Amino acid sequence: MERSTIQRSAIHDALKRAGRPLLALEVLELACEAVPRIGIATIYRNLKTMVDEGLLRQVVLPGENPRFELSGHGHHHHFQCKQCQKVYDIHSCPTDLAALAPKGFTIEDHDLTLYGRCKNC
Amino acid sequence: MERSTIQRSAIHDALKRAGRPLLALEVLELACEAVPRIGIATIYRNLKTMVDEGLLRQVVLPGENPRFELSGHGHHHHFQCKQCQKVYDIHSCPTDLAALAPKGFTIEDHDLTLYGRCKNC
DNA sequence: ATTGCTGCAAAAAATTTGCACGAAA
DNA sequence: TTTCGTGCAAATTTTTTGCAGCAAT
Repeated sequence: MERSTIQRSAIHDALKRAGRPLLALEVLELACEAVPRIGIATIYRNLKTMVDEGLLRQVVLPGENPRFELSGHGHHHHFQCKQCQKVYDIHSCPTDLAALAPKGFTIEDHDLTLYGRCKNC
Repeated sequence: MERSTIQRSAIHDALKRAGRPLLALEVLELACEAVPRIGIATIYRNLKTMVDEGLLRQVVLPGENPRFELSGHGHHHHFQCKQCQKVYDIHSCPTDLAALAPKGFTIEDHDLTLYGRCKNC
């Protein structure tokens, strides 16, 4: 079982407050507010554990370091603005994906990233 | 302008022969057959240049190092088998993606990765 | 009282850079 | 011949690991 440490809570809280996918170093920065002496190794160790538990989801974009977000808020996807590089959540989801599988393949899950221009750009 | 070196050709050829997305080290290994003294720095430098030129596409999956593939063979997506971890190309594409954009957002492009069980697993 | 988790520092892995030389134009 | 690209090694950057002490059960 996982112990409930203040470091673990601080990391969870950082991601919750941010409400968007964060880089490991961004998590460190936010978690430092609650636990000043927290180390980057603790960040990485907890992020990995929490991903394994299914508590977090890893969000990867080409050419960038991995980001992490809470997986609790349901299935969703991401949109990156080509202008400002910001990543937004998309809460709708395409419907016809099972049809894309070559025969013999079974689809259990999917990741979708949309790119374009956001409202402000 | 880019010069045409045997290293650059060897890298292009390695990706062509593989016919699937390769890790930087896999590119090195294949390119070594043609150019034994080729260095990993040359691989990284060329991969980056070729991505910038649009010749290659970077394929990223959560928790794994980036892979590279020729972008010449048209728009397509990827499927990773949860059992054997192999990545396959999918040549079909969902149709209703523009509808997923929140209002004010414009969609110009997208990436889709499917996960599941491949034919052999 | 146990045992897991943390902080620190060092190690490993992944990628980039400086520089002198060789090769493409 | 004039660059640009390469190989090599060293430097960065990103992530992981070893270990002694602290903290959660």
